[in-house]
Amino acid sequence: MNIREVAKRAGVSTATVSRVVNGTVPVSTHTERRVRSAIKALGYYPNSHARTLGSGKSHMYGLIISDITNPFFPDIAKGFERIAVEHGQELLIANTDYQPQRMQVCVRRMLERKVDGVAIMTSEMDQQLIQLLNKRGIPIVFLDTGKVGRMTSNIFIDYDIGIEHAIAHLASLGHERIAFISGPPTLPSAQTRKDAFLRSLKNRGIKPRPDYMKTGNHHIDGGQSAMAQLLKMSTIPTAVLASNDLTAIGVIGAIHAAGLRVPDDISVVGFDDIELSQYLQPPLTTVRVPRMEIASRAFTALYAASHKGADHGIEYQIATELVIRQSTGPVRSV
Amino acid sequence: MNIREVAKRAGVSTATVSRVVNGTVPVSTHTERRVRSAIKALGYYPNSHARTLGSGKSHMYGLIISDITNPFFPDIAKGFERIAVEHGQELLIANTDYQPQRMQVCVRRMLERKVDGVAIMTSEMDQQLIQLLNKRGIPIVFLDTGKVGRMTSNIFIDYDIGIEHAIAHLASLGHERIAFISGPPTLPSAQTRKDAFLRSLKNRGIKPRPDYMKTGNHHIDGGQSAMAQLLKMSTIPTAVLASNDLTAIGVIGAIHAAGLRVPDDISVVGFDDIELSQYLQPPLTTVRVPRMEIASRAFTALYAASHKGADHGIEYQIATELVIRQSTGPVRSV
DNA sequence: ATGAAAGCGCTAACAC
DNA sequence: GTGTTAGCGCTTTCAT
Repeated sequence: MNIREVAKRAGVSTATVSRVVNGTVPVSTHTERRVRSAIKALGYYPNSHARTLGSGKSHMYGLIISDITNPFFPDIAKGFERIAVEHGQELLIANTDYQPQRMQVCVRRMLERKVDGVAIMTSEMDQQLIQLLNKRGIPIVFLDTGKVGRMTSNIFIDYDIGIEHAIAHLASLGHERIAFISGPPTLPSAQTRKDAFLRSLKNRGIKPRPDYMKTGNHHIDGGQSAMAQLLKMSTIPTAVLASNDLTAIGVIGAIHAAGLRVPDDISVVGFDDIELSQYLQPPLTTVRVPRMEIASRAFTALYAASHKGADHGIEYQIATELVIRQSTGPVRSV
Repeated sequence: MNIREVAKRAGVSTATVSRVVNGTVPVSTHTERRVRSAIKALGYYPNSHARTLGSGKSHMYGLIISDITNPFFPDIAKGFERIAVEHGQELLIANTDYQPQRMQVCVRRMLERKVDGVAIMTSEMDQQLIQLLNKRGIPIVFLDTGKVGRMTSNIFIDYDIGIEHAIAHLASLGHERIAFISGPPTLPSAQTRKDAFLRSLKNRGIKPRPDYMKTGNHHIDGGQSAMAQLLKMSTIPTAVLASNDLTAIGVIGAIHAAGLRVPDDISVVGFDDIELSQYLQPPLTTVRVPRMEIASRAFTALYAASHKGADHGIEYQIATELVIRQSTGPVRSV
């Protein structure tokens, strides 16, 4: 079942069938009707590989993420896909599993599949690989890596503003002993969050204590063990800011496990605002990173670059905002 | 950059390049070396569309799920992809967003992309669409829909056993007023879980109370509102079994919101055992549905059908098991 | 072991 | 508005 059979049955050329299928060039209503009925009768659908091969456009964007299992990413993927489908594009997802060397496989896959653009939402990025994409003229959009150039855009997330609010919120509740549990040191965005935290503390005249800086892994267990360490200290913090919500969940778990309460004994602030956070016990105060907006901006960047030929990338700014729920409260008077 | 350039540079024919790339037919070590170095020098990588078009095999399996945002699915996707990649295959994911009519789009997409097989893990299934796949000789594997036939396998999840244990567990703690919050009525697997619940109750001589049967939506909010209704009753249940973990999370939220405690006032049992469940407060007692095993079986089914030509599908059995944590406890003596 | 060449199904010039 | 046809990049007989 291919375009030739449809053409034969409709008594037209394959080019005409292609025209009605793609709506590229006007076709007389009469032939159009004939073609459509042939298509229906034969149950014809085009072979996308042949299409891509013939036209050079795959109508597919790639999305490279670290781990589909991290709740942050499915939201992005879903949003991205929805917009893509609305624009007649499709989405190819690839995971790096947080392993830098897998990045190469992912990019290779994108190249082989001839994607029209790729959104890279992981930080396991290699400059050489970017070159590969660039050389092929494939638009790229990064999340948070800062370099904008030919065919490459960037979505800059303003962590500072959200973190600033979080610290202000905590300070207004009387907190001064504020701990921070970072993400994996190798993750630039985690580093950025951490830096923003330190900066914000200083701005407020609070001196950061190195022993209140712990390293997590952006997973629940990392938050748990980091918090467990914190709880062993002689002077435990009265509040902790986690580098993502998963970490915060682990933190809360560890606090509860130690027989303490949130926010009565310790206040906890998360980061990301995954759907779940509002349903935690207590509902999590967190810095929201608007994922739909990220997905939408990422798509726009790619779409613009691959269609309108806007060959110089642009930098998008996305703000973060503090969502106050019930995991934060006034510092307990001693 | 294509196979012809590589061939030219290596001084061989394109056929030979194809042979070394695919390792299909032995090639003299000398030419192989030449070809490989040309490939490296030119940075050549094959165009997968041309490959698919030429060979008829896409080396890609399709996975149709309801919603990538539901934590159940990313686990499946991840597991499936890992195994697929190990076997030199790739994965194409499509969402139905729980809308039956989107199923058609998904299947169409699979057809267009010429997948070598498709795993359908949603229940928005239309017999006609199956025919479409079948007619093209594309292997299918279903989750929980029961029909095994030519080229179509099924993964049967034995919900009964897990639910049976859950009820036994609850009964041993003295519970008799056990409520059930089902999933969407349109979802067969949700229906199956509900039936298993009723059957299990009867086996134990407990008469199911219709007013203890509520309908959720497999999301957190559905669990919340269903539980809220339950809490308005004059005689509230002492335990509730939710049709999935997300529902259970909502249930716990509603219970807490009402100023009651889990498990002191009400015991809660979930279903699925998503990663998060162990970290909830309290950690959730739940019926585990082994997702890795599902992913692995699904892949095996497809791989067998599309490779070894095992053209009759088979039925896989997967057991469920109760994981006892801390959301269940003895019924409070009145 | 290797090469020549015929497809695979479609798109896009180009001609009419 | 429609047909002809030359690719797109690869695989795969069929020869040799």
